[in-house]
Amino acid sequence: MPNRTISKLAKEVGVNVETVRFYERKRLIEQPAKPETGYRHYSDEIVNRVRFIKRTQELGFSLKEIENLLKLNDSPCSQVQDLAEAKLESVADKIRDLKKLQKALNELVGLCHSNSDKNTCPVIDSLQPHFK
Amino acid sequence: MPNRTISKLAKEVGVNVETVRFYERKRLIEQPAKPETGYRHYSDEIVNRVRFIKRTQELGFSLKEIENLLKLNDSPCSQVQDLAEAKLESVADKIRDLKKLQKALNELVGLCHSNSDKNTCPVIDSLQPHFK
DNA sequence: CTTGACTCCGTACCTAGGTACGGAACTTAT
DNA sequence: ATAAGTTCCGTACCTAGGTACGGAGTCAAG
Repeated sequence: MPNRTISKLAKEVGVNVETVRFYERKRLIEQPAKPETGYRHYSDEIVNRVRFIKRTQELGFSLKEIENLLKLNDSPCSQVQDLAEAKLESVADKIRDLKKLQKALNELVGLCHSNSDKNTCPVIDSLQPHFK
Repeated sequence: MPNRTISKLAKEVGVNVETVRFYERKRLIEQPAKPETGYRHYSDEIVNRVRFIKRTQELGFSLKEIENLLKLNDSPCSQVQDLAEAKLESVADKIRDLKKLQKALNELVGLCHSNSDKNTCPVIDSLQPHFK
């Protein structure tokens, strides 16, 4: 009984109605056929898709990348493997970058802890040399 | 002898001249006073600032956040720590999520291998449950 | 002292990812 | 059955982070 209109969908996944429409325009989700009479309604599948998009976006993928991930669905396994493996690589890259960031931030905090002069914290100076 | 005009600066730090001007407009760096005659020239300090901006941007900070970091220079360590620690938390979150995605993608590839139906490969379905 | 390269400055334009608006059609509550 | 609330749809607008353009001034080489 998916009597789920666009605003119900939006509320359910926590996005703006306009965002849903934006995704439809971008063809990230398919716009449900309009019934002879009344409003469109949205399936569970679309709920999942939108959730997937938001989720994956948080993970640092652009909408364009997400579009490709989504295209993997419904395509032959051989193609899926290639793309999935490319994706895996970029995921690994991202993890590596974030770990670097973690380290840099930790060092920054560390500098703060060992700073005898509690009144000034030369962020630029301290960050700069590490990055040569 | 800083006879460093804007294009020298840009080349030195590897950004577009227009980007430098953009940062000036955004007041992320101070525009050097214009000499009575001739072109502006840019100090080492500005070189450092621009480097800092690019570097910190790579670490996932927005220009607005960087502006705050820059303002924090010369301010108590405690404030710097807060910012850095907040960022650390969100970084840790992201790493955790990406690892989940990694796992999901790996499983996906695994599914492909053992898929008897070579024609479809349900990415979203397989990815979704992991994110509940 | 002219030519070519660079600066200065304002303004326009670009991509990404949305958000807002407004009128017409449709639905729901009263 | 009428008012209030939604949907539909196109189009306009918004922020972030730049990039490009064009005319006028300046500088450096020949």
